Amino acid sequence: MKLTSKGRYAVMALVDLARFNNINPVSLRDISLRQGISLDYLEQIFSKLRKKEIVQSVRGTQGGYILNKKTNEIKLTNIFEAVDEKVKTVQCKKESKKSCNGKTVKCLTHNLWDELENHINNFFDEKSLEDLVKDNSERRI
Amino acid sequence: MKLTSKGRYAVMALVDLARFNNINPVSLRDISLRQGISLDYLEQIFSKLRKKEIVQSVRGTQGGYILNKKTNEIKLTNIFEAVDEKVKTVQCKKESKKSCNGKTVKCLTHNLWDELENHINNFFDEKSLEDLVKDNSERRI
DNA sequence: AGATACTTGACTATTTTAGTCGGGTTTATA
DNA sequence: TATAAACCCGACTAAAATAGTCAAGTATCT
Ligand code: FES
Ligand code: FES
Repeated sequence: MKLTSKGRYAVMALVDLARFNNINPVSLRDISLRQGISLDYLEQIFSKLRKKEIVQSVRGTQGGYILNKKTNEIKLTNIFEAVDEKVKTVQCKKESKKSCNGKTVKCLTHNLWDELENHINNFFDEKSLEDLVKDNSERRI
Repeated sequence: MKLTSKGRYAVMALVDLARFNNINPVSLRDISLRQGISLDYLEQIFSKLRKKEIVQSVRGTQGGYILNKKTNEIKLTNIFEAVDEKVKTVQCKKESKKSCNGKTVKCLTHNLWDELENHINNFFDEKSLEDLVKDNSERRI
């Protein structure tokens, strides 16, 4: 089970944004430099974050992005959902009564994977951007 | 975050094995048929499980595999470790003081990913094969 | 006008996954 | 003792996913 860079970067970038969000929009260029994430890749990521209304964009010189919600209202779940980083413990569709391999009954371990998925998602439901910013409150960069 | 088939199959197959483990060794062919997993792939998986002493093999006709430990002594953690299904929330090395992108300080979200990794591993540490067999005790197949 | 910065879509190299394949060796049993 | 069932082992590969890159815009401030 690996967390992808896309998901990791999205959270990293938003924490960075949240910390410098005070008055002015934050440019992706700045985030890119501070966090060492490719600018082009960040653009892809923020395009998705904007579409899900997690951030707002400000175009033109001195532009950038600003948060569209309070930091305590943005959970990891929301971020991951926005960038299509989803927890998948099984191949088969949730709704379908069938199992992965086409049998009519779900596999022996099906409950287990559901539990696991819930377990992980609980973590994401509880953590907010606010928590993450606080964790770094005494950090300079 | 996706669980790979290899990890899922390993657990599935061991639950199957544990249920039919009573007296005789269980052949991979049987597991393959019951669980709908490719025989060749199962062989790879069981080779690893044997090397980590989770199962024992019995060669020749009527051969197969048997569990090498009590079901309550086999945790998901042990299984996943054996087949190299590991939880990885970061790219960077644990020991190294450096961050992923080569900077000298760990990234803003580093603690978070450590927490996440622990959260998931806790789940794997607690679940044993015994638990999984019990979950299916009233099932016929 | 020029620079900065967001916007969009297509493209691609690399890595990982999920197997497959071919050739063994061992052992029970007919 | 021949045969078949089963484990054993290493190499190979097609497909998918990942982690970007690249090109060509558009909007806005100074
Ligand atoms: S994982 Fe698909 S049937 Fe259980
Ligand atoms: S994830 Fe590598 S430095 Fe934090």
